[in-house]
Amino acid sequence: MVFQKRSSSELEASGGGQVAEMPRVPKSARGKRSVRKKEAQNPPQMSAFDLLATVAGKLLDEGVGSLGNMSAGAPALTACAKDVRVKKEQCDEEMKQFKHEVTDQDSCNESAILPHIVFQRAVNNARNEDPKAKSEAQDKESSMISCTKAELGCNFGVIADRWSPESVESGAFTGDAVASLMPPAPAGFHKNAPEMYNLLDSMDVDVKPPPLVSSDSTGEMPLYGDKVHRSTSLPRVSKGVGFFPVDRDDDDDKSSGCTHPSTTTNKDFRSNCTAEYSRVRKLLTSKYRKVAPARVYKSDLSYSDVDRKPSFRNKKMHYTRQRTQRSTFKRRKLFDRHSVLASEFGTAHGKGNTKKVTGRDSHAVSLEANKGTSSTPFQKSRGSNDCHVKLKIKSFKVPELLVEIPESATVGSLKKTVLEAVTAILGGGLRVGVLHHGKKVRDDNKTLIQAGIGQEDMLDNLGFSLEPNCTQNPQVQAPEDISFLETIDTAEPLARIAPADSSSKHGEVDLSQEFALTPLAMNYQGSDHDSVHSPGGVSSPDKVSTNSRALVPVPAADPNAGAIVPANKSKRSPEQGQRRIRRPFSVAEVEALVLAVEKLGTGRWRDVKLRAFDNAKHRTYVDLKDKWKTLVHTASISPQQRRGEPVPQELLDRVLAAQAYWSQQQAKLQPKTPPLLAEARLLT
DNA sequence: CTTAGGG
DNA sequence: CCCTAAG
Repeated sequence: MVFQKRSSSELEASGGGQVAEMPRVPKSARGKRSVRKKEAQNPPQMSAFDLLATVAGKLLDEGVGSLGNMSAGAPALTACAKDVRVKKEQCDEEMKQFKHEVTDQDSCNESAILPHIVFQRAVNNARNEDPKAKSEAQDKESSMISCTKAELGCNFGVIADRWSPESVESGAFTGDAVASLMPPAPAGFHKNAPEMYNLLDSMDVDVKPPPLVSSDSTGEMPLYGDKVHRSTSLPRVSKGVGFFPVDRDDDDDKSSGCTHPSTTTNKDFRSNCTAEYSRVRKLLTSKYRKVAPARVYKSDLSYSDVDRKPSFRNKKMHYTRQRTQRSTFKRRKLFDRHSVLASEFGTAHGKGNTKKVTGRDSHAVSLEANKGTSSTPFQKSRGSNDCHVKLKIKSFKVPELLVEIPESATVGSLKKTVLEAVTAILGGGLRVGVLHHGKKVRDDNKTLIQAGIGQEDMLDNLGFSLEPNCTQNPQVQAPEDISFLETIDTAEPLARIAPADSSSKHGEVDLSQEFALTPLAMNYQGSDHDSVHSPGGVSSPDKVSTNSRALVPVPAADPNAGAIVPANKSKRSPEQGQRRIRRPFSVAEVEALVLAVEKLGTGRWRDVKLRAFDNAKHRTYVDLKDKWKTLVHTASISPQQRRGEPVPQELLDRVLAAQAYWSQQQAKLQPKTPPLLAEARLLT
């Protein structure tokens, strides 16, 4: 069996840009290099495990290296796009000419571009466009976009070929984008498309610091939502004590906001935001409702676009905070909505953070063997005597990377950003999954034959996936966890291998850790992803902030959080106007609210907000007011009619009591001179 | 910007 | 949650 893998040299090897450290990737592996051809021959009897090992080895060996070389450069993508159209004959020919290196960036002949990075924006933008990538080379960005589109199309096509129809089982797919994305494809394509789409969609890498590292307790819980809460058995504050978040002035919210700690990998990457920023971002993240850094700072003019309502008139320092908060809200409202994920995870936007990469669930990289009419993923070479099967894996694609970067950023920065995103995903090591007819082959000891993988399969029904090796994080559920995979798998065959799971787990884990560390911070604050700052004491804000932009794989959408909402909803105008994601109040939040209202009354929502939810950026005083309204209503209806997370009756009773009390107080005040009698009557 | 209410 | 009228 021969695995032929070629690294894309054409990619302007990240050489151009600052290459972020790619752990596990030998430097030598980076940098531009000629197309390489690797072949490994394995007897057909080799077990699936061997196959995996082989692939994995290749990947780590050079595949990753290749990734390191990846560049967002349009040329590479273009080439890729072209690849789609490469005819089989050409491919064959190509095989023979393996050595030939694609040096011409505009050249699209080389079909062997290995690692592909799909920019999420491409998905969005490509939807209604022709997959053909025209190299609008001059404009790097546009070029990149178009190329990406092409690439997408290409990959989809490949995927289609790769995965059998049955592999698509789930319905999660929104499909809206697929059809358009896909180039005219053979039947079955659509069927498969969904998976691919999901896969792609499922991955967002957020540059922000991983919650895990960042001790920021304020990671937004909503994203992982209640689930996290419950799953982690977070301690709930039963009494008012400890409920109120400590007012921390270091609140990230602050205008400076630049102190977001970023935890990991990333180096400081701060580019100045430019007016163009929003535009770029839109392009990049159009798919998400909220991409925006939840925290944009008022000082951040770059977001001007976003702030349609320049309402940030900073007043007295005193109010700075409040204002900021408001600003934040506004921004969120206008801008953030587009990228729920990003903001939710929100972390490292830090200082003028301009670059963001969001990765969602799938850490896994889907590896696809290209094949099919246009390109030949696996080249079966029977030439040789025996039963060796030869297959060529043309590319490993990162499911989806959302990259956000200001236009003012340099190309090098872009490269670096992408690299970081990829690194974050792959840094932990890779695992390879084998898909046969869309189903994951889990038994590593089976021989290919036993697994039913025949020659034909090599060509048509075999797929590979790259999965992040999450062993690093003990808490993270290992991808190996079949059961877990199973769960998700059902829905997304492709994804199954994928990381989405693991990543989501990541998120949960992370949160739990944080909570564990900072029980007090657990309250609603905890749910504030926006806040990057670490909650009292737990975090080490700045240390991280230095490395702004750690890439953080964003956990898969949390069902509870509902945050990740249909990123796919293409319908919505990506621009703004998205409704904020719904974030049910947790019991803890309710309690805090009740407590505050008991103390302050029902007409001082701003104060309530400040007092009890100052750290929960996503809760505006209006939200609190509304919540109170619903609480009062909830308290007045029968428990059977209540929905959502049940609120302890005790709290509801307090709600009614407080409501009654304050209503009365208000009534008293209303009539300038509340007659004692009236009062007495009421009390009665 | 806050409140208060309706949607 | 959103939107808006009022203050």
